[in-house]
Amino acid sequence: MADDPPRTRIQQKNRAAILDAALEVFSQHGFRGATLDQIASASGLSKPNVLYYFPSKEAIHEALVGGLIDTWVQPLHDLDPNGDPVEEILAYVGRKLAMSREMPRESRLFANEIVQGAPRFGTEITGRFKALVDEKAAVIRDWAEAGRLNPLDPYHLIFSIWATTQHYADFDVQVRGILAPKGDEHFDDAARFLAALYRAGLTPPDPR
Amino acid sequence: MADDPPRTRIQQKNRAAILDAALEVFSQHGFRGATLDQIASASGLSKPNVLYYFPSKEAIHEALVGGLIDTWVQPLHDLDPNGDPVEEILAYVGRKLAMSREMPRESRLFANEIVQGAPRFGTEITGRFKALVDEKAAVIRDWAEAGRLNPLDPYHLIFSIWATTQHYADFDVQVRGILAPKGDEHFDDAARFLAALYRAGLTPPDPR
DNA sequence: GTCTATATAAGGATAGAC
DNA sequence: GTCTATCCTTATATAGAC
Repeated sequence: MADDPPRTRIQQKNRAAILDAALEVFSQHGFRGATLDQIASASGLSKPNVLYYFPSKEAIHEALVGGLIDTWVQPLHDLDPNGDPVEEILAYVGRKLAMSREMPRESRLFANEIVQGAPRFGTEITGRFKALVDEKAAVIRDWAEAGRLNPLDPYHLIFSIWATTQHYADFDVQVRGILAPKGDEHFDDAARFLAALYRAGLTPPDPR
Repeated sequence: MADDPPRTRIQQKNRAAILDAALEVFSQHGFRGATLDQIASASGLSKPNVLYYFPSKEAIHEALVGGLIDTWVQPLHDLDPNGDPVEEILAYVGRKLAMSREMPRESRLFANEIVQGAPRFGTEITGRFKALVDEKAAVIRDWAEAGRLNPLDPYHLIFSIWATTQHYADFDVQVRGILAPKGDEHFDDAARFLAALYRAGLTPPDPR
């Protein structure tokens, strides 16, 4: 997974340019829809030159996904079992929504892959990904059992948070087609909405 | 939009077989990733024979999308302004989740298209689609202003319902990778979770 | 390291026999 | 209506000069 880093500055710069261009192209067109021509022209290099840095189109895609997956699960990783349950989950929602705002291309890269059955994800989902979700779901379950959280299925809670937050990146054209925002203001409205929805859903019933 | 229906039984049968095969292939691989070879072999016809019924790959895709879009928005269309606000919205959530369970290929067909920027959707989104959403958002806003619903942004409420329900179709491999259900039982858990979340979020604060 | 030229394969679409 | 054979474009990847 961790290749030897390239030696010269030029190599680093070109590799980075290729990966940035590839993120743009793969996230917009999917793996199959993306062409090396598009990646080459977006990176400012010639097509054979791109293939000098990466052996194949698939290798570029792998390098992208491999480099991003850790970033992608970081918000869930940061869910603190020692924090206040409702506030911790609301903060998680906030981090995920911020990622949709700041890294929409990465979100669509993953979405493209998963919608199409994750043919290039190998054991990532059932491996460390599932392990992290299981761990955090157990934390949420314990919170609920201690009466500090309205008892909700922790797995479906996590799914709903992924769905609602990633929606603003993955279905961006639909959201913008309906709201017609000038810039990113609608993310602030989304943040308020999601905070209100999840606060109401998560706050445990008052035992009095 | 409404082509003349084919005349003979054989034509109807073959057209239907092609559209069903195309739904399977387009939803799994996206427009670009799908090939006429795959569609032909899945429909049991030869490639030229497929092109006898439809003039091009794009025409097959158009016929599919055009035929499905009305079905797709029906659940929102059925939201009744004269019903009980909370129950109406919960019923809408239920209808959308049922569609993800029963029509996952259709959901992924749309998801593929929208994630990639809806290049073949034309004015559907900003046209009648947006008009319907605007209409129903106004209904929800009125309910909230009458104090019959916890005041939440109606647009983001609708987005969240789309996101949470379609997630079970669009991200099916991820959901199954984490839950490892034998069949569709997890949809019942999802239904219970979403009902609880939205009931808590939508019920207006008791004015006493 | 980067380019031009090209090999090779896949895929959309058509021609024409039956 | 359906098939075989084929055209032609696009796209991945490589060869080899510079």
